[in-house]
Amino acid sequence: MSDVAALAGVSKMTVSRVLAGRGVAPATRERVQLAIDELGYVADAAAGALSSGRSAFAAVFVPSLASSNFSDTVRGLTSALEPHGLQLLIGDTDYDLEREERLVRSMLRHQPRCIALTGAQHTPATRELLVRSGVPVVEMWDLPATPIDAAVGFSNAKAAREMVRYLTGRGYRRIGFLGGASELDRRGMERLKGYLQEVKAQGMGEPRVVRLGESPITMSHGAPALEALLQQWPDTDAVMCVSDMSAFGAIMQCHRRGLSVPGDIAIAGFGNFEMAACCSPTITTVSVDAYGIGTRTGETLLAALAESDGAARHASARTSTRKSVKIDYTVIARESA
Amino acid sequence: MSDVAALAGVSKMTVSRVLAGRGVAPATRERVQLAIDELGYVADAAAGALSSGRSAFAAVFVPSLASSNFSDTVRGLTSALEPHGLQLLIGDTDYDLEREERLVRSMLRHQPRCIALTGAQHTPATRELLVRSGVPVVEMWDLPATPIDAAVGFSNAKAAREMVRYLTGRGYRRIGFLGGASELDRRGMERLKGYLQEVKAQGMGEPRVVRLGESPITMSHGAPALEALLQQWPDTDAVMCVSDMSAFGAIMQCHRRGLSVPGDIAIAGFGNFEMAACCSPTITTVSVDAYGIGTRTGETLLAALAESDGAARHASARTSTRKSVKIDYTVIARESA
DNA sequence: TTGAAAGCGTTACCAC
DNA sequence: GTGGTAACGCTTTCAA
Repeated sequence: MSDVAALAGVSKMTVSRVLAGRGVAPATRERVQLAIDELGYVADAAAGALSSGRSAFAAVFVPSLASSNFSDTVRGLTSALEPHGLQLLIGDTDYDLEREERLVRSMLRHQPRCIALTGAQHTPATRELLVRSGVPVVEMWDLPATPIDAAVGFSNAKAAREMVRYLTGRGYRRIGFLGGASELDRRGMERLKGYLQEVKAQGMGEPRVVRLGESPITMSHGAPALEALLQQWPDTDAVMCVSDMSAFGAIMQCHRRGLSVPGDIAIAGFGNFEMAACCSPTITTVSVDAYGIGTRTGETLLAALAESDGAARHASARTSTRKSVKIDYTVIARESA
Repeated sequence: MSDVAALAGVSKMTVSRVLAGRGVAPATRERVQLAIDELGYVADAAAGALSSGRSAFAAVFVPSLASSNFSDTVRGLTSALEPHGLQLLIGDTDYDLEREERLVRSMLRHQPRCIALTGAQHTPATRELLVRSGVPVVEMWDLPATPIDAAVGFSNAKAAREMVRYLTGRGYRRIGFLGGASELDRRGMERLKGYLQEVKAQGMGEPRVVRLGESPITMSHGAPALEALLQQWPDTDAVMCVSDMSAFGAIMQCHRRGLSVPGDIAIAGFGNFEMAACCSPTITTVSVDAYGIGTRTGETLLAALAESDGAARHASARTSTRKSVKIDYTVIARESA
């Protein structure tokens, strides 16, 4: 920066102002810009962060980057935050709360301006770290009973109940559920809960649940899960899957067995992945705007940042937003159920 | 840090050493650790980076986080770099070289220790920025004629030729190609090039190419692309798709039309996505180890870092690795072709 | 094994 | 509109 200042015949402060886009005389600004280009100068973000006391980072934690659900959410977040000069620090927790805690701990070293994480469940230490960090926090993809700060999501249980009601509305009464075996996928567990609640509420008798494979259940688990279901309850007339992935696997297995979908058995998914609209038959599913969860989360965080800036200026106390943004979902009726 | 030092009755330097895991007497170390825990102290990475002159960031640029190909590569990179304390800064270029340039420019402000990017094509300014940055650079997913520094990838054209040879080996002679319409997906263009080369080499007559939809072609373009192909060349006996995504769309369209795959028409994909093994029929494809590209890239970068550390210690000149790592691929014969 | 001082490259703050 | 100075919170370096 000194070099640039010298070449332009100004002080470092003026260079700093040019870079920040503050009030500088047009002529001066141009000279400085020329010097910057000539030297190929790139300002050091670390120095800026240290000096100003504010980084340009936002941290986000997702269970998996491999799921299009969460990569869409990350893209949405990026689209909301990048225009404000925030660089995303992405942590892939691999559905592991301990790993989430380690990642949060290491991310906090970078002093992120705000934090987004997935789900309502975290280790006590994670919660403590987040609260102590003093930055805006949004939990996504769920509506926690006791949010850390704000939340952007929906009730996975209610959404699942709606799908069961859709199926019963189409006349299906012997409805099975396919999901993952482990408890790690909290959203999946909520959907199972919703299924069980609705089956009970409608007096549909014994629930027909198959849980197979690590959570979240993958495409390839769909086939064996369907087999297990049909073996235990051969008269099943509809299957609700924890995600479109497993629904797809189940449908492909029906092809192999020569079962017609939905003629012999109806199959529904969850998430409205790209494949659901493309598969033959097209898959009936619950549509959730994953990208929108990202953008809404970004907006919520930006609002909290703006507010805390204002608060700082007015020397008032730190504001806690504690807002819950409810995300819409809809059952999309397609061919498979 | 001063607070921690005061509470532990030591100097800041000792606290710093404890955090860095350097030589500190066990008793002292324990006292300091206690103070850290008590105060919930989190070291500031920006200050550390500024002071030491080295950040803990690695930058990676991918065309899209939505593609499982690239998210797998990112996961592989993470697995290689995270254990070395490097935090990934991920840039989603959206297949846009101008956007890549902007992202590189803004990433460089964070002084990444090393950089990975996708493909061989970049704007001149991007190349210049990367070279001037002086940090190790790896280009992934391709083998550039003139790499910026090092490369980890394979020849998409050769891989495509191998698939054509596989198909002709199975007796197919009237082979079509489905791909995206735009030039942005360089890897896709290379695959098309390979197809054209092999069709010519084997004297198979007029190439049967359908290019449809933005690149990279999605699942939903597979169906209309197949229709267009069959309309123009009704006697086509095999279709090679630029990716498993479009192959899937094409296969589903065959289901709808009552065409048997591969009985009436064979269909092959590229990439060995999860769905390829799960679809009915299972999809013949070219398997590429996307995750491995990430880990190999990480290892290449780490080696370059270690070397440049050594070089610094020996006061020798900056080393340029200029290594090309060739990634294996194989045609996986499955049911669809 | 530990400590003191000097700086890293920027921005906040206050003069001019 | 511009410049000087003092931090920001660490690590490097050197000395004890």
